[in-house]
Amino acid sequence: MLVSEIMLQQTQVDRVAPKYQEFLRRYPTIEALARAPVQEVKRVWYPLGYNIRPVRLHGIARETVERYGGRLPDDARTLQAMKGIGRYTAGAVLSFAFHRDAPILDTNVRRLLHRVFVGQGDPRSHRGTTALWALSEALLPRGKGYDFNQALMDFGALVCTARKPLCLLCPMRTFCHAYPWSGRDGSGTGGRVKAAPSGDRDALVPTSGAIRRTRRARGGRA
DNA sequence: ATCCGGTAGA
DNA sequence: TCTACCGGAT
Repeated sequence: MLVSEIMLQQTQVDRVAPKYQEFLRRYPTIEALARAPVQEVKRVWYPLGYNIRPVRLHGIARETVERYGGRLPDDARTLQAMKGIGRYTAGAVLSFAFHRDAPILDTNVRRLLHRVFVGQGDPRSHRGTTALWALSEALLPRGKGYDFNQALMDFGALVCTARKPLCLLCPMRTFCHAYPWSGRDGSGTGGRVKAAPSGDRDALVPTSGAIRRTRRARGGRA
């Protein structure tokens, strides 16, 4: 039941992983989750934050059982109509649970695409968001939504990190619009991203930083 | 003490 | 377009 995974995507994996296990052990099926008391679900959820999420997740489980025969809808509109599922989560469900070619855009992917293909401006402005969603969709190789999106997220989490991106390990270094020596921002800031009002500047050079968090919690199954 | 983040609702 | 939500990491 990828529903759990869905909801755990705005919290760091390190923190989610153990709870994810516990959650699936306790609610092996969407039916099990649906018939559980919402209060209990909230308790099991703790101490992951945003405690409206378990309530919504429970609601999604119930709706799925009642209206869709216990099978999560594989349609973006239907998915997004459910409280707790936004555009990103819908895309994640479609690509990761149903292996469909649906675009995703979370902060990791947003940062990655913005750096490589844009390099300036605020990735979180309305314009930026629109453009980056379009990019995410345009780049998606047909038939490879699952792998491509997975790679996008892993790369953003492991290499193109927010604080100290490992540019020296990055194969896109030579044409990345945010890479200082790519000759695109000409600012010669010596190792710093040109402008990033959103605050994702900081050293661009690898600093033996730890490679920790990824979001590998998926095992697949709908 | 500050920053970070999908979604919903205002 | 902006904010509340909730904990952990920095």
